[in-house]
Amino acid sequence: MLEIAILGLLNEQPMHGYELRKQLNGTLGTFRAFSYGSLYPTLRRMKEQGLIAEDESVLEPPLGGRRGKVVYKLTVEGKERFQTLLADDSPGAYDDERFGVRLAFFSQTDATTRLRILEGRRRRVEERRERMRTRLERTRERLDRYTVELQRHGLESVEREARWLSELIDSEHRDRRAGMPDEAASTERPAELEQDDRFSGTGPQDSDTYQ
Amino acid sequence: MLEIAILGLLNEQPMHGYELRKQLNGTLGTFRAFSYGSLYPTLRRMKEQGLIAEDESVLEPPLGGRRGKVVYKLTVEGKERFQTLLADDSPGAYDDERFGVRLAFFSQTDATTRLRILEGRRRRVEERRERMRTRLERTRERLDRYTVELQRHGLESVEREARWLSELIDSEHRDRRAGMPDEAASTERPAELEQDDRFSGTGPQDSDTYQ
DNA sequence: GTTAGCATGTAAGGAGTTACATGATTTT
DNA sequence: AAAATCATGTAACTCCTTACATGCTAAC
Repeated sequence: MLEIAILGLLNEQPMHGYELRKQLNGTLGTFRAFSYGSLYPTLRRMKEQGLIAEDESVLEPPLGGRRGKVVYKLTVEGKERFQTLLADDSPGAYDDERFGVRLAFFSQTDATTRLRILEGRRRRVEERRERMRTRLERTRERLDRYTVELQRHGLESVEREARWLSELIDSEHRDRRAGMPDEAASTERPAELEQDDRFSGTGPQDSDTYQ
Repeated sequence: MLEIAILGLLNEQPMHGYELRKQLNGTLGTFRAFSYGSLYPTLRRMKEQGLIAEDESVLEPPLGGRRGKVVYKLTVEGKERFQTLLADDSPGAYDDERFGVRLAFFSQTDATTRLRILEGRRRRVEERRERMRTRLERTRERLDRYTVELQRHGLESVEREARWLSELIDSEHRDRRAGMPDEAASTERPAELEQDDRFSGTGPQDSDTYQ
């Protein structure tokens, strides 16, 4: 989870740890937050594995041997790894969180992969919807109102997600027919954008005293 | 998480581990599944802590020293612990999952606690909604369409939840005025119900090869 | 000059999963 | 008699959090 998110962000632009965490808790933060206690060890591990490297070109003068900012960039292996993870089709690749992260970096994937992921996710969500429908019908009048409400609200949520996915899929098909065969269909973001603002929000959703 | 769910189920009826897990993955399974690898160790820990005990009245004849079913029931301490957890008001008690579990056992709480929990959750959800709105407005046209879609869908989800919570809260207020001051407002489930069917669904949402 | 935010890390631990191991009972 | 499902458990591991520790830099 953290790994793919880091790869996705660094694939757009080199960054240091602190900034990564800020961006992470913006985009993904809507449904996921990470702490430094997992971020830095993960960066170290990824560096050891050769997925990322220090970006010497942005090297702040390390004046006096001080510990300065460490800006990371993707290596070639890192870029390959990112594409592999994005294209992953194993069961479990369509979990709520895994799907969310992949969607957040969708514009960095080709149209074929996008379509495959969206359809895989839709299949998953539809199965869940059917199971929930069946259960709710079977058990409705035997359950207390709170359990019914919980299940009803849950069911409506997956129904909404299924519709939403279908719209995204339709829109992918339209783009294809309209002749953008396999490159990113996303609106490119203007170049003069200050990156800092892109994702960063008000912070993590739950704890306000992360560190 | 697992602890409160176990307490909630055992508070309704004594049960053995295997059945607990089945029921767990029905009600809660909509948003959460547990494996035996966490269930049994947790049961042992809870027994050591005196929260649950073996229900001797249902003792299957352990013929020949065989390992038979172990039916657990709540102790007095377990019942107290359950009420404490349900009434918990600390930050973090209103997380997605924690709230979900509490709601699933709502009919076992008094009206005052129910209202407090619902309002706490609503506050949390509304804060999140506002943060998401602000971010989406600020960043809308600079983001690629997938990120925008992800955030838009997320925003609509929390908007829906906020409305849903408000309806539940209104309904609690109505019940109060209608003179059911503090006992469970839930429709009591008929006595002849086979418990087994209450929650149990088709199984866990993701992996099909749990064990 | 002090508070807030930038920046990087470590140590301990929590809450679960996966994979394995074992055997009884029920259904086909 | 084979297959499914019931039933209980352990060992290793994953992935993350919390709390702590340290110091720099900008703003008020």
